[in-house]
Amino acid sequence: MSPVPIVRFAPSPTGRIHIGNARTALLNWLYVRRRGGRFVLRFDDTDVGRSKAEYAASIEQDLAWLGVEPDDVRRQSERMAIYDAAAEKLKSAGRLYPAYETPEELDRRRKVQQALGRPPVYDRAALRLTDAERAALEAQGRKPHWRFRLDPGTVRWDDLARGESHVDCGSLSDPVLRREDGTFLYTLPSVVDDIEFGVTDVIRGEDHVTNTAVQIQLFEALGGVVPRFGHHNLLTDASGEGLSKRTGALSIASLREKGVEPLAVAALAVLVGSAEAVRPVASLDELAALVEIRHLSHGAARFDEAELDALSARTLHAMPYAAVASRLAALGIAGADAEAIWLALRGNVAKLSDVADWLPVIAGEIAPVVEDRAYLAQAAAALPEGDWDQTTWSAWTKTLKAATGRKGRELFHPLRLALTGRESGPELAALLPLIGRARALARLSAPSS
RNA sequence: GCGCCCAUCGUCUAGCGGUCCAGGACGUCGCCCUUUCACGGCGAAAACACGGGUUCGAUUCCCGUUGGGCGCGCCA
Repeated sequence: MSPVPIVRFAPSPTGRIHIGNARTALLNWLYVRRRGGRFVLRFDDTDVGRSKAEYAASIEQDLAWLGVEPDDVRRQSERMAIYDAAAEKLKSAGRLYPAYETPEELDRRRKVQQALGRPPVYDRAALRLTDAERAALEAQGRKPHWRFRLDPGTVRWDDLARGESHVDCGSLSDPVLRREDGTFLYTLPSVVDDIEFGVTDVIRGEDHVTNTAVQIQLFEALGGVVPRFGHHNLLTDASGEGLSKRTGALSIASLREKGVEPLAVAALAVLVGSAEAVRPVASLDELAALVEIRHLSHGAARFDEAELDALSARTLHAMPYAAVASRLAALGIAGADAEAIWLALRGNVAKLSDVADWLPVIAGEIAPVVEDRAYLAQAAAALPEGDWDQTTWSAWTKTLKAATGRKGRELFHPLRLALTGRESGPELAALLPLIGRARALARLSAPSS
C-alpha cells in the first residue's frame, strides 16, 4: 500500500453539511494531517437534479471555517466519460446487465417481499430475459437501467475502526449503477474515482458498511486496488435521534452563526464517541494527535449542543492573542493595546463577539455606579501618577486600604461599580491600565447615580 | 419484517475472567482560593439494561429478551 495515505471526503452538494458530516471530513483530514498525505474533496454531484453549485460552495466554506483545506477539489459531473468507459468494461465482463422494471414495479415487489417476511432483494428477473423478450421491450420504447451482478459470497475486510467485518452479499440486491438516461448513481463513480485518485483509505460513517461490500466487488471487477476501509460510529442529536433524520439545527452554518468556536466544533465532532476525553484544543494539530480511528466506539454517540457551548467558552479562555488577532481586528480591536485587551477579557467571554460588550468600559462611555461619593473621592485622590501597568491596581488599593481601614468587598466593590458600571467582570488589575488615569478619574468623580 | 453494529455514572467512555464494593472526562453539588465572574485546587453524589447459561469465580465469555443506531432506493 502507498506509504503516503490519500483520503477523500465525498459529499453530494444537495444541501449544507451538518456536524455528522464534519465528523467524517475531520476524521479524514486529521488522518492525513498527522501522517502526511493528501485530502481530496470530491463532490459526488452525479445527481444533476438535486446537486447545486451553491451548495458545493457553501460546503467548501463550512470546511474552511473548520480549518479543513483540501489538497484537491474534484467534481464527478465533469468526469462522465471516464465512468462511461468503466461501465463498458463491466458490461463486457458480464457484470453489468440491463433491467427494465419501472420504479413502481420494483417498489411493489419490495412491499410484497416484506409482507412475506422476506428480505426485499431484487430477484434478477432481468437476467432471465431472452434476447427476444429484450428486443420486444426495446421495441415498446422501454429503456433499460443497468445493474451490477453481485457475487453472492461473503465479503470480508479488516476495518480501520471496527476490525474484522463482513457482509453477506447473497442478501443484497444487485445495485443499479446507471439510470435509463445514462446518468450514474454514486456507486460506480465513487469506486472509479477512488481507483484513479489513488485513494488508500476510505473513512466514512458506518451507514456505508453494506456499500463497502458492494464497492469491494466493484474494485475487484474493475481491477483496482482495494483501499483500506474505516467506518466510524454515527452521531445522534441530544435526544438520541439519528442526525440524518433531522435537518438544519446542527448545520455547521448555524453553529458558525451562533458564534461557536470552530476549534470547539472540531474537537467535539471527533472526540465525542471516542475513548479520548472531550477537551479544548489550541490547534487542529493538537487534535490530530488525540484522534485514533481505532479508539472510536462502535455504537452511536450523542452530540450535545449544550456541551458545545461550554467547550467553546473554554476554548476561548485559553486562546492566545495570535490565534484571534485578525478576528479581533475585525471587531475593531487592534493596535498596541489589543493583546492586553484580549488577555484581560478572554476569561469573561462565552463567545468572541462578547468582547464588544467590554469595549466601552475600556475606551468608551459608561454609566458609573456611584453609591458612596466620599469613599470614591478619597479613591480618586489616591490614584497613582505616572505610567500604569498591571501592578497599579494593587498599589492603589493598598494605599486606600491603609487610608480608609476598608478591606475585602467593602474596599473593592465600590471601585468596580464606579470604574466599570457593573457588578462583575474581568480582573481589575488587568482592566485598570487599559481604562487609564483620565477615564478612571472621571468615573470616580461622577455624580451619584 | 430481515440483516449488521451497539448496550458501564445524566453524557462521552476505561475495562479485554479474579487487580472493580468499577477508573477518567464533561455536567451537577460542596469546600478552598478570589472584590465578582471565570480559571485553578480539593472533595462528594452518580453506572455494569434484564433473564438464562459457562466457570471455583463474571462488568468481562455464550445464548435469549429488551432497548438503541444503521442498512435493506433508478439518494449519497
